[in-house]
Amino acid sequence: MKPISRFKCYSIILPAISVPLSLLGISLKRPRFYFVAATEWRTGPSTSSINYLDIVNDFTTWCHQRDLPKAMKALDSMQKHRLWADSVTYAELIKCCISHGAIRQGKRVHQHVFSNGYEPKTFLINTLLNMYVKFNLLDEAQFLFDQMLDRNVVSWTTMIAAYSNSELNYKALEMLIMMLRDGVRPNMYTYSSVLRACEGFSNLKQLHCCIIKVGLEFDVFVRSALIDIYSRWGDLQAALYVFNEMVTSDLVVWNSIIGGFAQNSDGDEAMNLFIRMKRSGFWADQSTLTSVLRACTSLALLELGRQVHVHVIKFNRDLVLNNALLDMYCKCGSLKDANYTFTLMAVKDVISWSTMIIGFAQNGYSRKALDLFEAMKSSGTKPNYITILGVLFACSHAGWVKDGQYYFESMKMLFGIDPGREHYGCMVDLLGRAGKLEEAVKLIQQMKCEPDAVTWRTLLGACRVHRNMDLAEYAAKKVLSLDRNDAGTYILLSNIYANTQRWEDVENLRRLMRDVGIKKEPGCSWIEINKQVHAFILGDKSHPQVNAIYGELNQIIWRLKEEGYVPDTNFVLQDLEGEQMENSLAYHSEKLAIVFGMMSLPKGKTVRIRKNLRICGDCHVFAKLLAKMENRSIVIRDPIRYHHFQDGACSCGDYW
DNA sequence: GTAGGGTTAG
Repeated sequence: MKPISRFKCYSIILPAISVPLSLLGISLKRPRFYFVAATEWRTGPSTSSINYLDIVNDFTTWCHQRDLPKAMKALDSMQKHRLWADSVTYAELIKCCISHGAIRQGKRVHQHVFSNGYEPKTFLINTLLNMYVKFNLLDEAQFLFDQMLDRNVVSWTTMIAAYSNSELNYKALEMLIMMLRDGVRPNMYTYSSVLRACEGFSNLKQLHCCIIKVGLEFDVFVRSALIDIYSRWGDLQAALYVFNEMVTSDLVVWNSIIGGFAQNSDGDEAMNLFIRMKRSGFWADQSTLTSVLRACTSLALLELGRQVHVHVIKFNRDLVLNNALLDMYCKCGSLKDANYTFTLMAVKDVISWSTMIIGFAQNGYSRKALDLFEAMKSSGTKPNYITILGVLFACSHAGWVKDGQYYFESMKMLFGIDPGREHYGCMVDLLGRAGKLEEAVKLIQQMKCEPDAVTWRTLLGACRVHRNMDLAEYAAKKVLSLDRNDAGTYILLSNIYANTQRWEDVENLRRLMRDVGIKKEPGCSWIEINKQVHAFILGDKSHPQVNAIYGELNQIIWRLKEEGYVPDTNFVLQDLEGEQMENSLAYHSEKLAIVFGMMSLPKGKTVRIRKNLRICGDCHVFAKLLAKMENRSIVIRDPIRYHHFQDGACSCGDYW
């Protein structure tokens, strides 16, 4: 766009120019006259060589062309000669400052539009408010807001959205109340912004009622915000209700509901909704695909994830989507694909690096995880809280005590990150696994934050491995004092008592379990065959091929026993004896799933299992020997980490 | 004319 000619300039800027009210003594409501007055006043009867029209014309042109350096230079001239342009021109300049991240220049515009007693319109002050919000200068925004004489719904909504997005929820809700007291009615913009600031169901329901009362529930922005907040609070039924009420829909509302289920670990429903969305004629965008990948990740659906990958290529430059893809491959145990994706990513952020480091660590490749951490530092990307957790996890799962201690002790100094509860947890795990139980207890005592049930459960796990029953009893009691519903800990404590013939304690504990209503989560394993998911639980007989699976499993156990397999009954957490004990091990869900996988997948194809509980020692031995006997890779993902079984060995090095 | 919704790592 060329600078506009002086002639055209006249016709364009005529209605827009204004000069200070105090200087003209004319009402600001009729700007058309100011220009004439200003020009006459500026040029005056004398023979001034300054052409004020050119100055304003110049400024207006550069603002509308979004040429920041030239516009700022022109602004200096405007200021010097006490000239003002129209509000839209300033708004353009402010937008330009926002897009360039030009804080200093933005403040300069602010100063100019308020100089010499000039009172900008509410519209223009709102634009300045938005600028401070976009620069994350909320104090400046609030200061300007407080000075406003005439605040409209946009002014209030800008501030509410600012606090809501900064998770200053209390401030956002407080502003809403002040807005109502001021007699300004919230609109769909206000509600869609303030919903995420809800601090609980009670104020969420109140806001929802207000929205229905004023008839704003049909706005798609409000609807997607409602779905999102109900999902965040874990009320997926309410989210689905709001979703199903939808008459016209748009893609974001679909994304909200799919994302809601994907984030709440209900991958099944997320996938169902995705299929419904496609049948309704919508095309997935990067946000949809990110949520779908998350669902694949939680369900460990590698084959489906690969299909989604085909669609991801269309949005190849989307960092968030690429990170989700990377995580999917890591969590599905396909490190080769993950590494390939990671290498191809043109832009990587701290989440990309952390995902890959954690992926290596969880899959048993601790050396690679630490090498990648070094590469990350060389690349100039700063590690954060979660990256360090991944590094400590790599050390603890490899038994590298010294490395772990080095990273833990130097994290504050090297990376400026204070160790949090989870970092202490990793260190308790590291020391505990390595048999340094006393040191682990000492570390818990030194924690700057209060240890929680997870911390004590970590110590309990180490006590069990190293058979320190006294400390195990102490740790178990600590766990139950913080989480009285932890079924696993009750059973473990009961076993400790049983092993030491403390039958009275066993009975008391079981009575307590009955009173509290403890139910042990049944072990469940899943396997994906031809994009169909098959689920198995202990002793499960519901599968259509049940007889063939049990027959094959019995045969395999018999053949493995000939090779020297001895079932390890130390891991049975039930009150069983002898053969019964062995049988309860024989039909663990992962064994059923592995055998079904071997029966269903082509020869040589990796058997991939996902399970909800940690793998037991017996199933671990079983999988190692079976992988060797059948010359087949088996990958099992438990809630904490992965086991890649090949040639009679596991990637965890039997250390989990 | 200025303000609003959905997506990634522990």
